[in-house]
Amino acid sequence: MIVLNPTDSRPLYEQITEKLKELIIGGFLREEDKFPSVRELAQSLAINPNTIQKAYKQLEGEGYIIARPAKGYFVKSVEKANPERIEQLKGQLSDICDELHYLGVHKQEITRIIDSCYQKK
Amino acid sequence: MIVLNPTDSRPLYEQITEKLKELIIGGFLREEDKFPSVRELAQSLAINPNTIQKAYKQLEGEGYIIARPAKGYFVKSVEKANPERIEQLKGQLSDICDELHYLGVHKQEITRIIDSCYQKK
Amino acid sequence: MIVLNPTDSRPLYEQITEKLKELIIGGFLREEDKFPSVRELAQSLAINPNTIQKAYKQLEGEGYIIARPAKGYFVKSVEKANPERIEQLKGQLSDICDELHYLGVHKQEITRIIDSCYQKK
Amino acid sequence: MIVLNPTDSRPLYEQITEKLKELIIGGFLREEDKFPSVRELAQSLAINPNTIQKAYKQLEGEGYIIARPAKGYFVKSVEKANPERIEQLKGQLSDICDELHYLGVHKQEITRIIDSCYQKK
DNA sequence: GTGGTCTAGACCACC
DNA sequence: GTGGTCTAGACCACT
Repeated sequence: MIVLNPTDSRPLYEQITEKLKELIIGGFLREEDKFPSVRELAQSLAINPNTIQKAYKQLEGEGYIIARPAKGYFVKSVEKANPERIEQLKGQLSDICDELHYLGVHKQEITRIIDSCYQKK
Repeated sequence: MIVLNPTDSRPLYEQITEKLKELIIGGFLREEDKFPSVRELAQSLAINPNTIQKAYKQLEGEGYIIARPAKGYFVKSVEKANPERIEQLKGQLSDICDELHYLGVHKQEITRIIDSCYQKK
Repeated sequence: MIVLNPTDSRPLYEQITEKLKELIIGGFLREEDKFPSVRELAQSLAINPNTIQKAYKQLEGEGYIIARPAKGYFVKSVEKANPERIEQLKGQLSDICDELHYLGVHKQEITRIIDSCYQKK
Repeated sequence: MIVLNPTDSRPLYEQITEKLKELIIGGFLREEDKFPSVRELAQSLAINPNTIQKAYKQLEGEGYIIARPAKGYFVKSVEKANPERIEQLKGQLSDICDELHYLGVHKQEITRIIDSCYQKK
């Protein structure tokens, strides 16, 4: 399910967060799907449960999953996703665009990238 | 001129880098304009000169400014900027778009943000 | 392993960078080999850890090694090295050749040096 | 005769050294040609005489010019040039070749650069 | 007075 | 234990 790259320079919990988010965004995990338990995933990846816990907490903070005590973590409905996360992303988008604009990249090239994102599925 | 947030999780030097870059991108500092000296800015922000030095060095590495020993730091010509930086930004842009797409944000709203960036000046 | 020359005009961190790079280029340290930790090398050279940190960061910037926090510094794959470094070296090569040419050194002698470099391994 | 670039990041004396060396290597100043006096050149470049003095001393150290007290600085005969300089350059050449070799650059590309140097004049 | 280097020693995040 | 950040204060080269 998840393959960690021990040669990556990023912390483990961040790699896990990213991989799990990709699974959700890519549609491989849908609304209400259950995540493996912290202990289970920790064992299958042969790492410390604390690291998994941290990854799950981060995803929960960004509004992608929800913890149901004594049941586990579940994919949250997109509609109920964290609205702050959208605003955060929009801000980042704006900053990146400003910088690309300053660096002389044409608007046409930006829209080309966006088009390719929105044609993926 | 610059306001630091000591409760921010990002390191001080990175906050400074970001703020200074905004000044350049926003056009408030133009080519060949001089930056405050390392000691001067350190004093006005009440932090250690080494931290300013590190922030300036990062901006220099990204191709935005240049150090002239015994003279100061100056805004670099855009043409001489680091080309790798552009590729890095394009990758980030693509990731953000994917996530916004998943979160149900319409392409129309993305292009609106981009348009506003490219109309600023 | 490394011998520093405190009377050298070049900064300590640069001498260290050079020596370590020679170890990589010479094939004594191969891909994924671990470097001594910042503190360890600092102690064995009897200098400040910050100076080692700076040397390692420079090597990382040139694409020769990679930092993995909480793990250490490791030799990077050659393929992922910094392409700008090659252009920089070519320019230096050209300058040196011009000067050797003026000083009356024959092309034959230059090619002899190059041959010996390319026969090392 | 010489144009200084105040926007260059290198110290002035080094720019001057380089420019003068280029004039010698390029054949514009030949054996026994006299250099402008320290004061004269300092005035024409509108900089401190100490800076010129430092540049001349460096060229003298590398064996390109010779000081004749009360007469001035003169271009030295190539045959009498500093033999240590040649060895120094050969060492640098060897180091650069080793690094280019490690980075995967083919010998053919190196010899191409050398050929172009030796065809200049 | 400017940037560049270096030291000594501290605290934090990650594993 | 590892690397990463930050402070306080020092000295040097260059203009």
